[in-house]
Amino acid sequence: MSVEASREKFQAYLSEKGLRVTNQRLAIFDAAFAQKEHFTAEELLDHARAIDDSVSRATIYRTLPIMTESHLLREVDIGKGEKYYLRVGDTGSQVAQVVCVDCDKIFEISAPFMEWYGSTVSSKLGLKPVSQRLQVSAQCIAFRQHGRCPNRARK
Amino acid sequence: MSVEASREKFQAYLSEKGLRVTNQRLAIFDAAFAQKEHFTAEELLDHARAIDDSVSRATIYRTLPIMTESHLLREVDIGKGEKYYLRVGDTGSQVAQVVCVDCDKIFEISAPFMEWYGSTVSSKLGLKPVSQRLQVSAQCIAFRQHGRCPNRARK
DNA sequence: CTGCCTGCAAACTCTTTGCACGAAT
DNA sequence: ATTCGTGCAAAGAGTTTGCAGGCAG
Repeated sequence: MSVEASREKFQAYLSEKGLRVTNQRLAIFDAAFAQKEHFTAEELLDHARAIDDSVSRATIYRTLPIMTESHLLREVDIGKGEKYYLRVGDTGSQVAQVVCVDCDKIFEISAPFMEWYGSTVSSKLGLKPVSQRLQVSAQCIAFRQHGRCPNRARK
Repeated sequence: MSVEASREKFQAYLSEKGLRVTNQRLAIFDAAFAQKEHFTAEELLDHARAIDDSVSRATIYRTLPIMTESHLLREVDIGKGEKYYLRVGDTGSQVAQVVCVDCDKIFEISAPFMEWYGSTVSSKLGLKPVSQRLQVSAQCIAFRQHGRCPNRARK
């Protein structure tokens, strides 16, 4: 889905839910969809402010759940304190993450079997699966060669 | 592995690392291994204090990483703010979690294929896998029937 | 106009840390 | 005797929330 189509979907979602289309929400959308890598709430705040400097941290935190619920963003929690977000692209919803143990860089890969696995395993327990996540911690090439990652500065 | 054997392993691990075997650490061990379900740091504090009332929150938080590193406990982060812990039993280390969306109850299941998957996927990216986690969110039976779980009180 | 949205700052939750005392080796 | 471990309380990080004013519908 193109950015334009997603933007329309966002506005439609807001309207459907009786939520208002504000400049701040649109600025946050634009900032989020300009990112090609995963980003944090704080990083999103910086980028959104570059578009509309009236955007506050509170509005970022209030808007992220809306964008997640409407499946425009995917929330990724790698257990490192803060959450990461990424626009839902053409990869679909069945993705696994490979996370570098040193720099926390997140690689996403399609993992279509996850859904099958969720169903299989849940039904054994008599539960109905809702979603699943698979994360692999790994050492990236640079880390193995030099003992640290180039983009470790992120931490 | 029996509780007694694990207790010895814990003491051996402490000695090897030049760490001291204190009453507090043993009380925390005993409290942790008396639990049959997943527990939080706060719950562990309560149980450990029932054994040795001098145990403090700080010591709980300092001891949990030691027990995790020594593979006596498994740390489970389901992205709900606090972390859960459970003694590593006979299930082995390749386990997936099924988490109820309502009460956050955690079911563990053996998932031997996870390791294979981690290797496959990581090597495609040129990374060396370290560990993997697979979590499935699901609705438990009670939730589907009554709209809420009996043990929801946990939250 | 009405009521949702907003920014601000304070509050919150979970976890970590500095310090001086206390206990294990 | 050393030196590490401990409890206490304060600090820290990320996120949430109450409030009074502002803007969308």
